[in-house]
Amino acid sequence: MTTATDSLNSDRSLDFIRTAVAEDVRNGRYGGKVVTRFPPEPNGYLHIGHAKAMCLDFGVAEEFGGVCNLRFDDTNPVREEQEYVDSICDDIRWLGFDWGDRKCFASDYFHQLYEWAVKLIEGDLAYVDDQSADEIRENRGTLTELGRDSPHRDRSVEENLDFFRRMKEGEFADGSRVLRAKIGMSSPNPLMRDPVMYRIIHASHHRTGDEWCIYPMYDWAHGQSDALEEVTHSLASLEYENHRPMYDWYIKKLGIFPSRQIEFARGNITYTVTSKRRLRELIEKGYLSGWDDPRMPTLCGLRRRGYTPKAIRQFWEDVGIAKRENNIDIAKLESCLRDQLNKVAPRVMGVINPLKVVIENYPEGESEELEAINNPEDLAAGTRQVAFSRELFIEREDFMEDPPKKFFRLAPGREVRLRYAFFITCTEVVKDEAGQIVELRCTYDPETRGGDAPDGRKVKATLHWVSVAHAVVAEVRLYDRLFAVENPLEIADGEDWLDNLNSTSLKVLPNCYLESSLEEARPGQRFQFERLGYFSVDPDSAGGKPVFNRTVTLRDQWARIAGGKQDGK
RNA sequence: UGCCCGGUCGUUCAAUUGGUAGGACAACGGAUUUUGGGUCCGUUUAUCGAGGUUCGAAUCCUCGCCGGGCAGCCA
Repeated sequence: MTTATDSLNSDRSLDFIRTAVAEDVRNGRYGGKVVTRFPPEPNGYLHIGHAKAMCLDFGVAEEFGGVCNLRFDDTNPVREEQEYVDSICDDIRWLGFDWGDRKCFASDYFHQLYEWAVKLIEGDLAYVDDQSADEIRENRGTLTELGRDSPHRDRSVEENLDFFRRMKEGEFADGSRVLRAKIGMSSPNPLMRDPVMYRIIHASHHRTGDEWCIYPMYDWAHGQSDALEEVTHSLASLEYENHRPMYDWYIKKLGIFPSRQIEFARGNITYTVTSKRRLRELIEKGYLSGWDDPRMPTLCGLRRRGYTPKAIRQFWEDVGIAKRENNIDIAKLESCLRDQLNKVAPRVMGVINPLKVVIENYPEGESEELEAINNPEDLAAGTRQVAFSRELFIEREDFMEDPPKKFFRLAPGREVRLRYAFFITCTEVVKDEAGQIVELRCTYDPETRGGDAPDGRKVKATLHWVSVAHAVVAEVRLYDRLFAVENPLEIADGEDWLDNLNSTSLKVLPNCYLESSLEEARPGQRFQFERLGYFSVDPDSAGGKPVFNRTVTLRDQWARIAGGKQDGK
């Protein structure tokens, strides 16, 4: 029996793509089967935008009991490399998707593609064009003028067959000839004006080596690859909408498996750019350290930053699928991240901007262990011991000599709680000659051990702290949004998009003090530094000194009250 | 002045296919709290415009307006 809430929960409406797929399944189109594909080009690293496509491609397949093929569109040997194939596989696995034994390559289909091209030629549906690239462009027409026929358009089938064979044999120079589909030069859609199917490129391919010197265009390879793999639903981004009539033309003329392409809008995110060209520029000009710089929107960058695969998938699931242009608030991504990290990240104390505190009534040379909860959101995570002693570090921002009304952390004469430890009261502020605060003298109340006062008195703040003698020294890298504006590519005349970079997207703090339990932290591990944010251990932590990357801050109401501009708005 | 696609809270996605415009994020208030975290409760804000069809329109029709894509031998 279903209750009202059950049906409410299960009634989450399907997006337009899942609706279409569900309908096809119900109507028995493709015999009720669902096969999708994720088709990256191995010429760069995957980024968060690709994750959206993966969530869709793999997600739809799984939800409808089908499969999703991983297919590399490796039709351009001059841009593609094996290295990218490997990194792409790593990133997909990291995100948690599985292509089983269906790792496919468009290059696997080069022979079949060649045969199909011959078949089109034989049917007088394709021809070899001797025009130069410039001439072809010239004759293609414009958005408002129709194209003109190539002078070679009416070659005989025999001549076309002969030229095409000789193209393949390597008789002709790069760019001297192409094979074109004979669709018609007067279509209002310029993509349909006798599209190029093959071009001559004397270059070795990362998989087929020097076997070929003619390579299929993406538009000629992609739909046919779908057909060969019997992909039922080929989910593409909006810019391929105008290509669909061409794909359908090939399917019809060849009489092959009729995959159905459905287009959706890619997801843009505020304060970020995902174009490979721009990302490469950031690296080449030295703004970023590489493709896995923790500020990169690449999956390897996000991974190094400390993002979890689950958070990324949750994000795209929440955002949904539609066809309109969009620019998703990066705060949504951060919200998904915090939501997950909050549940799984062990809590720990670390002081990143230290201010020394001396507990005057605590005996010198002594220390004790206090019990701390590892994760209040998950009591099964247990507890740990933290060392307390006479000399401590607290966060410099947690003390104000002359506090405003809403500041309820430590101040002269004020009592606060040290988390899991004691109440302390500030008795004296020690300054250097320059007037800088260098140390606080405090007293503690031994009765408040653990953090509660037997007499029931309250404090307004709880501070994190680290015992000086027991601290682990670490480097902490504070990352923030890469760009200072929502739309980095939106620039006024004379401005450069690089001017939109956030100049404080990285602050390195070489000497931070962390509780001793962090001594054994391993690269990739994630923690919540209480009251500061989520941090993960960077692979640079090799040399004995741990390095932590700030993944994301905690939500911070005080920053807002204090007029902090931490979110750039 | 070509063709294709799209326009719903600040953002993003919904609306049982013509029947009270809803969720999430953001923002703002309150409660609780040994993280100014978290949790809970509440509040504010939207159908691009003009006509038409209809008892009734975000949804259908017409005409506008605005945004995006397309003139690589890139994908």
